[in-house]
Amino acid sequence: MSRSKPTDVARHPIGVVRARTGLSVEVLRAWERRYAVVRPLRSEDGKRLYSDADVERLGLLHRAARAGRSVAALASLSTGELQRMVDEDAERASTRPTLPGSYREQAMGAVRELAPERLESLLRRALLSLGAVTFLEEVVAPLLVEIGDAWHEGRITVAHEHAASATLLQFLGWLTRSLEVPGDAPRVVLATPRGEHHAFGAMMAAAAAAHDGWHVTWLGSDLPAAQIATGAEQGGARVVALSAASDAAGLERELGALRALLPRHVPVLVGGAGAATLADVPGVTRVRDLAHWRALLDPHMTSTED
Amino acid sequence: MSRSKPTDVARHPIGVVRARTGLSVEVLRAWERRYAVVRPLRSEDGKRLYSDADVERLGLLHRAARAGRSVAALASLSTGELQRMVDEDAERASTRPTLPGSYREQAMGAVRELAPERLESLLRRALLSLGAVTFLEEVVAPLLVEIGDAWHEGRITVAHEHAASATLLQFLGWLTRSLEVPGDAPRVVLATPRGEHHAFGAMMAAAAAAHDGWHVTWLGSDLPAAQIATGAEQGGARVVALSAASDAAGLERELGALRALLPRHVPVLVGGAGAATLADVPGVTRVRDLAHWRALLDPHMTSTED
DNA sequence: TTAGGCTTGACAGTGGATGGACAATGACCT
DNA sequence: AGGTCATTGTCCATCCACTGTCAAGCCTAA
Repeated sequence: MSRSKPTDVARHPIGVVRARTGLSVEVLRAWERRYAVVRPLRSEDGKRLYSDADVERLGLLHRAARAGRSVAALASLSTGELQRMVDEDAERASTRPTLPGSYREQAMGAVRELAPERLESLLRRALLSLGAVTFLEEVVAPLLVEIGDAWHEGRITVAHEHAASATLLQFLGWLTRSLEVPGDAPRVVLATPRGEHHAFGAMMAAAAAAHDGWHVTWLGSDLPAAQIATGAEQGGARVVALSAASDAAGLERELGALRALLPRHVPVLVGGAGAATLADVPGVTRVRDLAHWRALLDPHMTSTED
Repeated sequence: MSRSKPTDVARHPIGVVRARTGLSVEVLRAWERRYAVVRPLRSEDGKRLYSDADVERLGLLHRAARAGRSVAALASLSTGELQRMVDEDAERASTRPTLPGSYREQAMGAVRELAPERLESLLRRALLSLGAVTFLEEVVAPLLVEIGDAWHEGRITVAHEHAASATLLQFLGWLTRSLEVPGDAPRVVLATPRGEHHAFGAMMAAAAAAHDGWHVTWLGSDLPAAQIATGAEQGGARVVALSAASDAAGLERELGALRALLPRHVPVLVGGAGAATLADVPGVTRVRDLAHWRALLDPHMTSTED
């Protein structure tokens, strides 16, 4: 779900609505003309201006229409009713064994029973079935959270945790390599800062970046700022990103040092649970989650550097 | 944003701004002239001097403009509002640049240029990105049609066709094996009937079935009905499916023979271009396409065995 | 002299809007 | 089973405002 409240003031031109909903401009106009599904405001010169609520509604209509429902019949429903209907359709379809939630549960079962081969087989199956993005966002990420919780609450031992870690890391590494991209792809350098040994978040970020067409260089865990800076320079990094699972004491200092060592035009990003509780460090951007990470990488793809 | 020391003093000439934002100098000047989007200082001799804040703002404007917003409407917004808007646009974008169509075109290019390694790399990337179902329906299936057309029209040679066939068949076989399922999964037996050497359709069907949780047994191409029936019996098939690309003469007779040899509770399905022009054979169901295939398999997943 | 910068003006391409038309799909009625 | 009709996504044809790019002419520092 979105964390930013839908502001009524935000008004979007039709091109943005197309990008957000996946509906073509012809369909957007046809639906409005024929069924009056939304009533966007108009700018002074007659261009449509959609509110966030409109966009939300159109997205729901799109999903309902794809689920086989008739647009004409849906037009008179309120957005709330639409939401309910779409949820219901999704519920009905999710009895199949091939959905994210099901994979996650089965994978957690494999973790509890200390069955790494089964875990790997499940991961492979989930990846091929769902595609890399859904796999990472709806299977791997929640699975990591669940493993962490289970461990803290004593429902699994450290042996379970280590076995699952090894399998997951290996799998994510394989995925990243399988997504390798052309040599002229933009480059991102990943590491975890000094004091941070957990590489999960970084490996997930690596796979997501590789999927989006980046060349990924993984420097390693527990690295001092100077080494990260050197690696970034030698690697020709356009972006440097760190993952911090725990809120280690010296994290802010390390980030500050790294920021000072890198050229200004190289963004420094930091993600993970440890980053959430972090004080602001000038010139360092916090990454909330995978979607945010991919959004941050996107614009740099086309910035022509020379 | 931080008000740390370097930003207030740093002043950049327009060339640096172009390099950093990717905007041409003409655009930089036009935006300033028309919308007063920034107000750079001027040197004694009239040259523009941009601050880091200006550069930041221009970069955001660039991204927002590319996301489909009009520069005129953006000019009055604060940099902070711009930042939020750009983040949201990028994060909520539903249509990623890597669409099935683009993969299909690139793959067709690899076929034309007789580059099987590149084709395989593209297929792998498309599969991981899209997930198996979309991959099969939107990339592989259209690609096969396109290759067939190109061959008939003489745009590619038989060598191209064979190289592509080999790569595709191998890849689909790998995908099917990678999706292998538990031993107690329901079983489907696949083959092509006597006279039919093209196994494409069958391999696609195999991958789709494996994805949906079926245990797939591939008997082979060009098999007489008796051998298929034997294989089905020994394999414990709950469903038997054939693929017929060409409308071979004896197809109907073969289907009839197979139908007679199998128990009544085992459905016989036949798909492919050859099946479309086929006369009806009692007890044999025609499969239109992949979606139809998956729909037909679904109810048999849970049918009680005996 | 050359290269980069500045200004003004012009121009063509793009995106958006409208209304109408068309073709495929599927439901419904013999 | 076959024909009919409504639904719906897509596609012009035309118009308008916006916007990126280019050209011409001038200026100054290296």
